[in-house]
Amino acid sequence: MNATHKRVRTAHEKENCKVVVEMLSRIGDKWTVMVVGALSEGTMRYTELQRSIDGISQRMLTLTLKGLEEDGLVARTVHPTIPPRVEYTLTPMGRTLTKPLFALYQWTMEHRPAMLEARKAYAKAAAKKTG
Amino acid sequence: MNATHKRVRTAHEKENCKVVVEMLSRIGDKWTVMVVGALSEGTMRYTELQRSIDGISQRMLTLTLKGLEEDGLVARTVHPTIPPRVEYTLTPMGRTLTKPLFALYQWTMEHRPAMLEARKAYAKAAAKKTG
DNA sequence: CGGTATCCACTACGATACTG
DNA sequence: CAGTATCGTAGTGGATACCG
Repeated sequence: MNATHKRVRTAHEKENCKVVVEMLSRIGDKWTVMVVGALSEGTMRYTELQRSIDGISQRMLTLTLKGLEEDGLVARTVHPTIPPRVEYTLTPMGRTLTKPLFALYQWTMEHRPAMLEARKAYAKAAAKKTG
Repeated sequence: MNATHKRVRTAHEKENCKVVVEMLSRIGDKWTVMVVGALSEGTMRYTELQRSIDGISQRMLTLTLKGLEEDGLVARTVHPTIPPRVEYTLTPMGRTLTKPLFALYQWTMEHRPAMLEARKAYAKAAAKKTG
C-alpha cells in the first residue's frame, strides 16, 4: 500500500510480466507442453514420444526436445547400441514444471465450460448485430 | 498406484494434455498474458493499455482484447461520450486466471536462474564439440 | 479516442528425402 | 532407430493509413 490512490505493486508489473511471457514462449507452446506431458509419465525413447504425441513431426519433436534439453528440463541419454537407443527423461527441474502446468490444467477444467458458453453467447450477439 | 509397473492415470494423459494446449494457444500467448497482467491492476482504457504494454501494436491490442472478451475473461464498456471512452476490465472469471498465471510466475522466478545456467552450459558443451 | 483495413515481411511448421 | 537437411507454404504480427 502507498499513500496515493494508486495500485500496490503486484506480480503483474511490466517487468515481471515479461519474464512470464518469456517463459511461456519457451515452455508454453503446443509441442513443448505435449512433450513434458508425455515425459511426466516416465522416461521415453524418441520413437515412443513420436507415437504418443499425436501429429508431431520429426522436425518438431527434435526441435522441442533440443529446446527442453538446452533449458535443463529434459535429459537425453544415448545408449551406444545397434540400433541406437536414445532415452529422454524429465530432470528434477523439469518435473517441477508439471506443477504449475497442472494448476493451469485445473483452471482449464474448471473454466472451460464457461468460456465455451461465453464464446457461443458472443457469437450470438455478433450475429444479431450483423443480421 | 496400480498392480502393474505402469503409470497411474495423471492429468497428463493425451486428452487432458490437449485441453491445456488448447487453452495455452488462447491465453498463453505473449500479448494476452500482458493484457491480463495489465488489467489485473484494475480497469483500463484502450489507450492506457496501449501505453502500459510496451511494444504492442493497435492491431494486436484490439485482437487480443476481442479474444479475451469473446472468452468472457474481459468486459468491455463503452461510454458514449465525445470523445468516446472505452473501458476494459477483467471479469470475475478473468480474475481467477491470474492465479495459475501467478503460479507460473513463481515457477519462473524460482527456476529462471537455473535455466539460464543450463543454457550457458549447453552452449559451452556445443561449442566444445564444434571445436 | 478507439478503433478498422490493407499490405507485407518474417517465421514457424509440415512434408519429404536422406544419413550414421 | 534416431535423427539432419532442405524446401514450400500458411499463418502471425508489425507498419501504415484511414474512419466514426
